[in-house]
Amino acid sequence: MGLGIRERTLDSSRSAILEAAARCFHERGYAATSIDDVARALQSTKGRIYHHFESKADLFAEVFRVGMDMNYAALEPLRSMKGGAHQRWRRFAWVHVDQMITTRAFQRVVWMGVEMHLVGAPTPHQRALFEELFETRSRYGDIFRTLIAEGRETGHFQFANLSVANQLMFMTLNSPIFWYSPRTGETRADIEDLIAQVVTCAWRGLGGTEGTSK
Amino acid sequence: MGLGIRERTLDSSRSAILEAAARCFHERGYAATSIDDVARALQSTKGRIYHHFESKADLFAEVFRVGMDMNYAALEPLRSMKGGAHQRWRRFAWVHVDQMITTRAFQRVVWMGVEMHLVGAPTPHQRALFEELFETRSRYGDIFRTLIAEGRETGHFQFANLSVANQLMFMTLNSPIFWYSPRTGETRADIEDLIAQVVTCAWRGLGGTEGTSK
DNA sequence: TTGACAACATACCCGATAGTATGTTCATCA
DNA sequence: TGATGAACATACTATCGGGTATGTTGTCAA
Repeated sequence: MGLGIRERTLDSSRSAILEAAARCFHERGYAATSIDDVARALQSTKGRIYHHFESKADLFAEVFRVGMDMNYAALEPLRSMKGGAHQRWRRFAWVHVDQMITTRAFQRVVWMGVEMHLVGAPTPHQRALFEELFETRSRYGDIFRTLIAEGRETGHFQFANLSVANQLMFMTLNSPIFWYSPRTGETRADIEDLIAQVVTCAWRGLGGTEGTSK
Repeated sequence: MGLGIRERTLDSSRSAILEAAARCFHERGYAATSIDDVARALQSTKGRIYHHFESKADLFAEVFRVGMDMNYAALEPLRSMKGGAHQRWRRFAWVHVDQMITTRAFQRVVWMGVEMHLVGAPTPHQRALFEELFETRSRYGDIFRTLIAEGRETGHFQFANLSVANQLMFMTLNSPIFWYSPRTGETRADIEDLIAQVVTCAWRGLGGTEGTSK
């Protein structure tokens, strides 16, 4: 016996809600987005959303989680990559920026989640949930932090302070979630050109030597 | 006849409200901040705030305006500066980052204002008000945009696309509003060291030649 | 075919909050 | 010295939005 309609539609309905929620949170922010807004974006009603998610905070957390899952999944093929830290950084950064552009609604939610560090988490359950998600995000950040630390030791990067350099690097790599918006008639090549500019800017900011920048 | 208590206290009371509002908006965001929150931060009540400002949106707009005014005022002494565009950029950028750090609550509000581009502006009056403020912010941005465009022509900067480079540069220069927070026992020298790192990162990101980076 | 349950929609509750209407106090000035 | 108005505080209203309680419909297993 194959999957019934229930089993087949459950995940797609859930993910449809998550995508609509991501778009709403992306456009209006967490506090300014009502559950009815998300429902309207889905052309449905609150009932559907509360059937799949316990609360607004829970919905937000799930969008956050999906966003981070996509990031890890995108990096996964590169985990076995060999080469110097600076070379690996470049590939990692490229994939990361690609994620920021192609899944920017979710990534914006991740950003917002990190920004509102537990401010106004009502229940202890939600506090624990968010702390776990932040931990996930923190470990993700450490991947890059480790790479640029290694790159500095091998002389491929030059910067004064690791934490500051890390912050500035992520600001550059994440920045498309703020200023990118798809243009009509835009091709994949256009996007890759954009990604290259962002990665190059971050590379230079880290004090990467120009010779190996390509 | 000197100024009466009324005249002397009016401006100070207004600016006290503006500062408290800036802090609240900074910490919780626009939508999540209630007028009562701001009043509580002032240890007073709504009445005081609505006596000086027409609405929440108006209060937010005034914080925005003050933030931009401070930026223009900080740059003013440099407007007469001579030298190459790249050298002027460095001074301008330094002052800008200093502003981001020392008045970050206001600058965060400016950022937020730009981000929520007219989304949910109720009255036409408020739409017009915000459009004027965005125009102010836009002209401010043009100062830097012009500088890096000139710097590229003189060969001191190298980047592919002016708009992209401008976005990435501002992301770096503005980034302290997100990650900076004052440390206990922090000196002015510590802050200036931070500023230098940020400016250097942005400089390098623009493809600035290393020789003239100091 | 029927009972049960998932997947919603509808109707409702209530607390929070923007905004208002109305005191109250005190400095200033005629 | 008394009238006036600025600078608030207090009390109230109305709406919006998170959450819940309760219908309704279609599917599937027995």
